[in-house]
Amino acid sequence: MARRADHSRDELAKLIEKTAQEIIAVQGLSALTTRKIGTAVGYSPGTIYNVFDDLDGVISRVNALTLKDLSHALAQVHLTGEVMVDAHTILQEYLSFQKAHPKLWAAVMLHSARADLRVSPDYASALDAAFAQVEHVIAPAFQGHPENDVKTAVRVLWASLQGISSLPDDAEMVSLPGQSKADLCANLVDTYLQGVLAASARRR
Amino acid sequence: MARRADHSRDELAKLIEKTAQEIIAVQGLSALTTRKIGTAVGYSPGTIYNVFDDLDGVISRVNALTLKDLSHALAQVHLTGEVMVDAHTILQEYLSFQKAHPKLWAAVMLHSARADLRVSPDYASALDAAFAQVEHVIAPAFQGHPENDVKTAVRVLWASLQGISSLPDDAEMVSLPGQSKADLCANLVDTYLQGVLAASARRR
DNA sequence: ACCTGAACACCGTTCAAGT
DNA sequence: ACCTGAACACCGTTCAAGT
Repeated sequence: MARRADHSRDELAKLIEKTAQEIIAVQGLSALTTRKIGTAVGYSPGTIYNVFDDLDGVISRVNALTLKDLSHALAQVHLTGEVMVDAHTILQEYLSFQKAHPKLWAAVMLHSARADLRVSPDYASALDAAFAQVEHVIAPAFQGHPENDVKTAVRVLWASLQGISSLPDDAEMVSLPGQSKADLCANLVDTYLQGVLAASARRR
Repeated sequence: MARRADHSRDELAKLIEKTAQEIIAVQGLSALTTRKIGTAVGYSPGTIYNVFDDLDGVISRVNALTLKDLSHALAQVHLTGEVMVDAHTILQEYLSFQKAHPKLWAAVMLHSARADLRVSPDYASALDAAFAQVEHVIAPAFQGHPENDVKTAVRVLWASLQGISSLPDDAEMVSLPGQSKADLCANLVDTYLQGVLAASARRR
């Protein structure tokens, strides 16, 4: 059998991506299998390997899409120019994106923790776009700092927020009564930026 | 077959733990299978289920051991009473433990990110012990702060360091020239604690 | 050129059967 | 009571064979 060409190569790629995204969003990354994708798109599992290198390639692609969505969401926030206020605003946007797409986001976090997963060009550029948003917001706090400090800070905060966000919701760790992961994230951003501002003050 | 009792239940548990630890340490968590453990300990895979609930139970146990080892290592550091110095010292100890046992540590990090994994009592107590070490070190920075602030800070820093540490070594993210993950960790701890100290100063 | 579906080499987990 | 090993219900990936 073969040569159905119900779909062009590109159509098929998009179909697989969309299907994989839905499976991850609803059932989680661990439920994503080539057989399940195959059934859902109406092709045999083998066909996926015609369009993607392997399952990890599909996952990479879905994560790139998720990251791009986040980046767009972050670009929408209204900024005041007051660093602490704006940092808070963009953090809230980040947290509500996570809350809206918990399983897609969990897949992204697992991705950044796995050395063996390829970083596709569009994954990298989506990440850069997200970094640029944050950099723009917190840059005012870095007046008088060496040029690279703000870039370093974005990366430190980004990875740190991943660490806090990936805690289980009911974690023993977070169990100080009445404290949510969102509180810990806010504490991190606040205290870190206060540290940056303190360093600026000392320079003057 | 059956009723060999070459080992008591406890001996068998220890044997399985030790074997699983070695497999994870050398080949990584994803290489740990019940069949492989079975072969290594000289029992059938089914026997593991006589001693542990399932493979996740074995993983939990190995992670508890790893956490206990870290906690012991942290307890060995020499403290000066100078917060910024001591925080730096204990961070270095944490980082060198990670470097010494990268795959065991990666398994612990994956554990804290997975909501579905059981937290055994000895895992929880090992984590508490590690937290207590860090709390003791950074407590002096929290003079005049509400009582819970230092506990919150330990948890924020812990999760944040997990986030940074779990970045792949060659990550795009960290690729600011000449910057290692250790540098990002140091930046986090320094800046965060400066933020805490700035808040203390403002209170006076 | 594209697609299938069987095959290969695995998994975790269960459980009847044996001692 | 303890242990085995076959069985069940899965995996990702490859590839000869078909159109």
